[in-house]
Amino acid sequence: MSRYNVKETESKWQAVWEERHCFDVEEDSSKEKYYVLEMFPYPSGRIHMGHVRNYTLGDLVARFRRAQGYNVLHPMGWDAFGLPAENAAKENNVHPAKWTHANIATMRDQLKSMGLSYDWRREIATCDPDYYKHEQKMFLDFLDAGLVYRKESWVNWDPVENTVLANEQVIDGKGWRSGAEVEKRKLAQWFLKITAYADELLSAIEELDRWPERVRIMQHNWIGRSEGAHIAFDIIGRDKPLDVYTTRPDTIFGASFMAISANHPLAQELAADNPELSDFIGQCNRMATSEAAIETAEKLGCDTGLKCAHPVIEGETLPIYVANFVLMDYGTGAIFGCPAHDQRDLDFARKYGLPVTPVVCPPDTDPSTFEIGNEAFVGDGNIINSEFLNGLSVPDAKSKIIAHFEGRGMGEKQVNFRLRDWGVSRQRYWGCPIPVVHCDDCGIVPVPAEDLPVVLPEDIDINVAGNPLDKHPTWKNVDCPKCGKAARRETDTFDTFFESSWYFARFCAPVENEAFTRSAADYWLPVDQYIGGIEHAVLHLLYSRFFTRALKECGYLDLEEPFAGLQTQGMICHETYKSAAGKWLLPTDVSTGETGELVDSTGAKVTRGRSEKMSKSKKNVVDPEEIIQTYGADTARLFMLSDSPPDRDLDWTDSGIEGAWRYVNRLWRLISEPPFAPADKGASRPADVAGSALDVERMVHKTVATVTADLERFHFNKAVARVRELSNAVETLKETDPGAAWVLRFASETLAILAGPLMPHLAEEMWSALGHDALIADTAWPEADESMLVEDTITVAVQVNGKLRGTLEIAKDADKETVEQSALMLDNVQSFIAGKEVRKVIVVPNKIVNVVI
RNA sequence: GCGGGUGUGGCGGAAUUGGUAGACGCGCCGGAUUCAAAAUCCGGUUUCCUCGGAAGUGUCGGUUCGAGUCCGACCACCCGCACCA
Repeated sequence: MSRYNVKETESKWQAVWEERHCFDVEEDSSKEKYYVLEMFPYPSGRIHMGHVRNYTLGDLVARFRRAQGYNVLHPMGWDAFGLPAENAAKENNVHPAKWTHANIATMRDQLKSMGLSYDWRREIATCDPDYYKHEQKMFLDFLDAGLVYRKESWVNWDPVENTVLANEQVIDGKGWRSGAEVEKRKLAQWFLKITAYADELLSAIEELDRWPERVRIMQHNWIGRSEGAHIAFDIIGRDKPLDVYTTRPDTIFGASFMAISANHPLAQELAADNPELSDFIGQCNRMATSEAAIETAEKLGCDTGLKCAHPVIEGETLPIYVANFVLMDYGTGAIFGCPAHDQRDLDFARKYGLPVTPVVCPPDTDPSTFEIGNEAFVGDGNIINSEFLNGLSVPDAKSKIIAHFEGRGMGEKQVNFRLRDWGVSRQRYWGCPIPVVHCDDCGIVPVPAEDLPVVLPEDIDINVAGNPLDKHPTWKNVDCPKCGKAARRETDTFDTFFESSWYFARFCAPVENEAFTRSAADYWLPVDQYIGGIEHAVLHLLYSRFFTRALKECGYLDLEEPFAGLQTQGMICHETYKSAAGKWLLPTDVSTGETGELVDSTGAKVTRGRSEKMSKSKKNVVDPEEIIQTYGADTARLFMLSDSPPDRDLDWTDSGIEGAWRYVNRLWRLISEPPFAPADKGASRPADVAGSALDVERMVHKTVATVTADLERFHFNKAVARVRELSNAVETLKETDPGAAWVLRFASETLAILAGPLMPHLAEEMWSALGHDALIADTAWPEADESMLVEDTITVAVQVNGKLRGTLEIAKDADKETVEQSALMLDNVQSFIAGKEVRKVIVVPNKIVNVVI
């Protein structure tokens, strides 16, 4: 029995594809284009299973669309700037650039061993000055277009390392390396005006009909358009009012306090001569900056002693607190608290003994007995305890109270967005330098276009406290481009989302002097199918959508939406293992002992944990390279595509990969050792095809039709199942049935073509073994013969009172009476209806008969 | 906390518009082949059962001739929350 020589075969076909430049593409206006893009990887060192899944999905689409006759662009590159390179630099004393390039080299080899159909000529690395110089130019153009501004913003500050920490570097409020209590600090930073496009980014979601609904909902919620009111509250004893944004002006009669952010200018001002308040603000500034941390922290406040006049209740006042749950970045950084109808306000009021007055009464509830317990009522209802608003619904009350305030000049209707402007400044070395100069006389001066790129210095000490660029002895010293006096470079670098916001355009034409050529971008964009992780559902995708619009405004492109189709993929999971000592163990260190239980290399018992997302920290990882070495890329691909649909999590199991491996061999055997001799290549269909041969021939057509539909709809697991069914059926072919030899060849060739996008190396090998000189990669996708799909008899289910009691083989489209009569004649049906009155018979043509008694 | 998602045999998952629940695979059981094993092939495999059936798609309730699918309430787990990418 010949076993499939996977290593030899796979490298052979990879070499052939490369020699023949199969996947190099150019613009060709005579062909319909199709741009397939997988989210490019961060070069972290080695590829992981998530990459294998992502790139398998993309490669399948690319090869499938190519076979369908599209001009397919399928590129690959590296999202090469980022924090891990700096961490590696500190830990291993290796330069971030060197580390990154070494990783790219390793990962490129690994990807090539997967046989992916990329046009490698278009490869890019974002840390390359040839890449980032273009985005420096874009930034300057955005600056000209008024899409960039500078403002103070809060960051996590590690007082020991003198550096800004990412949220992931803050653990329980402490710096991950220093262990020092993290503070918030204000820094002047660069922002992109994504909010200028808030309305458009929101409304255009409607048209993204090939995006997953959940991603659209997430983006919708992220932008968070709300309609509410801006209200000015008079502060007693002060001239300047306190401005508040609220989405619930209807609850104004239930207000019992005011709350402002610790970062609100008023709080800052009052803290100057109020030590207690100053302490409290300090405490707020030690809280983590993430929204999750703020929302889940205990609601705390500090009374400022100031009071506002209640805007609608004469003579009543509202105490002003500084509170830790009020965000300076949302609305005006100040709220009025209505505890009865907002959970956070209620928690706060209960803690500080503030009044809780319900002003919205739930439907069908008696207002006189309605009380608020520990849960705020946030639903619709009738307004109560609110003078001129009483009896109105929530929406009606909103309109009326806004009109009331507008009439008195105290407030107005306002639309607000949750979306904040995009802060792009990072105090890090391994990123794209922001191309501006700070001059004492001229202020901020853009670096002239002809002086770009501003290149990162190579001689850098990554171990200094603070921003390495800022601490570099010479790099930042530069003459002001405007006045020529000594000035300083901006030492912040871009957020790495900056690079990934336009790389899809760069792939269209990675030329020297431009970000991309306009004609290439016009031809290839938008990306027809984008594929990547759900974790990018909001930020990366939203930034790219914004960036595309900004590029359009600056004349780079004529496009709003970069990604016409989006497919998100689930995570790869694996069982976890723990030793008796409670340490995580690699799957490769765990085996089954003699008694059938799991043991480690020393024979000690191992505890099996549930399947979780593969992660280095839990060691539940399987190295793709080992899998590809052992079983080959096709087997790894097949496993990735079988069973789980792309958007669901996938459990990696040894038995699963073994099963895929068995199928690869089985399919190969079907060709290399056919059950009997197939007809000659190119033989025409004999007139007489019957018995098992006819059944299989029909099935080939049916499989082509369903697999094509499944691949178009990303139902890859179903496509694999259909292909398996066909190969199972081929094994039932009887040599003696008329036309069997011809059907065997027809089915074998079709299997090879259908396997093309799934297992490309094996498909080529099958095709070659079937006597073909051309490549599967250059072979057109088959079309099913409609006439072969029509069945003449149908199985109809027969139910009595909704329970299955039998089935009926009957001519397709038989008339209702015939079907009904035949169904009632069934023995089992007869026995169930015996002695009872048939009240009704429901006949659904070609589907079901339900007898109701 | 807010937002999003998922839940079907021992396991991963199938099931156009409400119409035969469990396709395909994994695992397991039995058999063939083999000196033996591996590999391979064939058959079986939701559960219970008095072998006629009965129950069954996270839980509870509803709509319907008929619900995995539609509606309401709930439970569990997972993901995101703006400096990880």
